[in-house]
Amino acid sequence: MRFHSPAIQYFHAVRRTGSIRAAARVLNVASSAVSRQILKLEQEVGSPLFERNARGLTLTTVGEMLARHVMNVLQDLDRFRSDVASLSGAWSGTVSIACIESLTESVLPDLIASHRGRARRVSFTTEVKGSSDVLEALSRGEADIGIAMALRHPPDLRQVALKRFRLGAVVAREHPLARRKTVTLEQCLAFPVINALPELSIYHLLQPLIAQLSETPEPAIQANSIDLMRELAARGVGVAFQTQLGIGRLSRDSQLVFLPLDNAGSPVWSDLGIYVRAERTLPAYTESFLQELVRELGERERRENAAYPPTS
Amino acid sequence: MRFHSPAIQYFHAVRRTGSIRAAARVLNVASSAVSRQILKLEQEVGSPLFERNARGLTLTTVGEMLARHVMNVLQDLDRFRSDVASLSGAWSGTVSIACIESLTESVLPDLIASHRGRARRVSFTTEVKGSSDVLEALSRGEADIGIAMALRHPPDLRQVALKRFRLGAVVAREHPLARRKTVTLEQCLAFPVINALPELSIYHLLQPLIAQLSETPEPAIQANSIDLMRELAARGVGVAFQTQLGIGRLSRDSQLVFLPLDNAGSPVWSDLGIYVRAERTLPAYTESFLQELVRELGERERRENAAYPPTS
DNA sequence: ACATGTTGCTGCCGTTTCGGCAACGGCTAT
DNA sequence: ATAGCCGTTGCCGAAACGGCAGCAACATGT
Repeated sequence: MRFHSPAIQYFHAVRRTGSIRAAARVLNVASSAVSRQILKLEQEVGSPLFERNARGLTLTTVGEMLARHVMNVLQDLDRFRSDVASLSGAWSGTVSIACIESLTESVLPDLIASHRGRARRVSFTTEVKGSSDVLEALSRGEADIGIAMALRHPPDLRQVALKRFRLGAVVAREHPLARRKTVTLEQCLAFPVINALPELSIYHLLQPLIAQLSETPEPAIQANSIDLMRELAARGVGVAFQTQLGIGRLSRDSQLVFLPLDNAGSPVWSDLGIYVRAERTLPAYTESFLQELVRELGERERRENAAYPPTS
Repeated sequence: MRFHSPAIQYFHAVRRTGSIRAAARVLNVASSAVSRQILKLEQEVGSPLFERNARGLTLTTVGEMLARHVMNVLQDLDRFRSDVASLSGAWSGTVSIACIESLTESVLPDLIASHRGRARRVSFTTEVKGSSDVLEALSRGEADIGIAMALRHPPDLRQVALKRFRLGAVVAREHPLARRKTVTLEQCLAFPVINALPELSIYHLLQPLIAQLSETPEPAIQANSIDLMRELAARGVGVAFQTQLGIGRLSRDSQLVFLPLDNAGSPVWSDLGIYVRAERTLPAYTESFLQELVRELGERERRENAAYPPTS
């Protein structure tokens, strides 16, 4: 099913690989063929699409515009294909997800497993990144669905849903704080804490609050892995901070305790956004998974709110 | 600038004309070329795209899916072109509008004239239709912007704005009703009225209200042209019904009077919707005009509300 | 400074695709 | 029955495409 001129596909490959010869390798064609198609495109557009650096190609402004068009075309082609396929009964395709680490512990694996149980022919690609990288990958068309902290998102993305979860302290069961219902930041800072590095968005949530306190915090551990921080906390090394999403199962059958943070009487919210490219209709199988994702996160938000009512 | 496979464009032309030979004439190519491209497409998709009736071709279900994809591609190509053009300063392109008749008297001509004064290279195509035909033309990609009565719109359209205007009676200055501030439907029906035919949406607005009244209305004139109805009213033939949008200028310097309808103490609203295709980013020049259109209609809605406050 | 590897680009040439012409069978309306 | 329009199909020249080998320009490593 190849109704689009090869120039489109070649351009797309060159943009992704950043090199004509590399694109040619991916496409299984001679590099000369790719080079010529790009030159032809540039002639028809009337303006160069790439800047030729000594080491590969970079998009020009016009090139970026064309890249957007090509992405729209190819993604809509995917959707068309899936529409035709679903007409003859069988769903098949790949859902590509970019998300932050908090989802990997239970939300995403649960959802994917349950979805695959019902739709065997749908496969998944997931990539864990930082929040801004998630949005960037989405913009570049490298993923279909993005889950990230709700920062300001670029205009070519659409925020499908926004769910807020309470940020909390995570400590081992034997920790002195573990008996409490909620904790304040000050109480936590009296103990060794496991801090997020600036590449994690938790850092940007907590840093302003910590800065307000005049205390000098205990000597702390810093890390950039939610997983690592959680495991450290479980071993009693200190107090970690994250949303309950990241410790769904572990908090039940093991030694972790989640304590919602209380900042001057009000909770500390961590806003999670679900994003897709704005100029695009998703294939049916992707749309279906997306809706399950939104439903599931909404459910967790609701459950959590019931467990830790904000007005406590 | 033709980077898409000819099959795409041929398919598009065949869909619009409903015939391979007619498409070939439009495209200035031999009909055999068109036929072959369609056959090739069908082979690649793996399923027929058209039903060959004795008199031309009709889309199959798969064909309609491909049609949607092709429309998305071609329209996004337009947008890309306009983006590139606007980069070198000069806007140029064609804004295609489908709207109902009420707009033709002053709103649309005013807007187009003023817009052309600022952007000479932008040309316009406008087609006047009934409300449901407007939405249909929009769905089929035959127009960029649609203005129609706000009915239920199909999911592939997006309602950009919704403005409500008061339905009113339009009478000649010498008409007995002309001295009033507002009128009720009953008062109007005491005189000869000029009714809309069912093809106009005004009919569907008024008919339920008229049916509630037990009176037998005066022998009436029926017409399907807003313009004709207005001119008839100006000649004192009877009472016409429409929104004030249709008589903007005429009510000022001529013999027409607009009287907001009062139905059991509350106004009768006529909802005007502005629509675009949902899966699409508009070219810059179209987007610009669209925003002016929304602003202008909002302005008229505001002005009218000030002139005839709903609570009177 | 030199060799080496990589980059994009360009003649040359065989292959594939495309489009125009003419003709065919099927169908409708007169 | 006849004329007209429909979509399709051989045939053939023209245009586009892709592969191969070689080019100059540049970066890197010794």
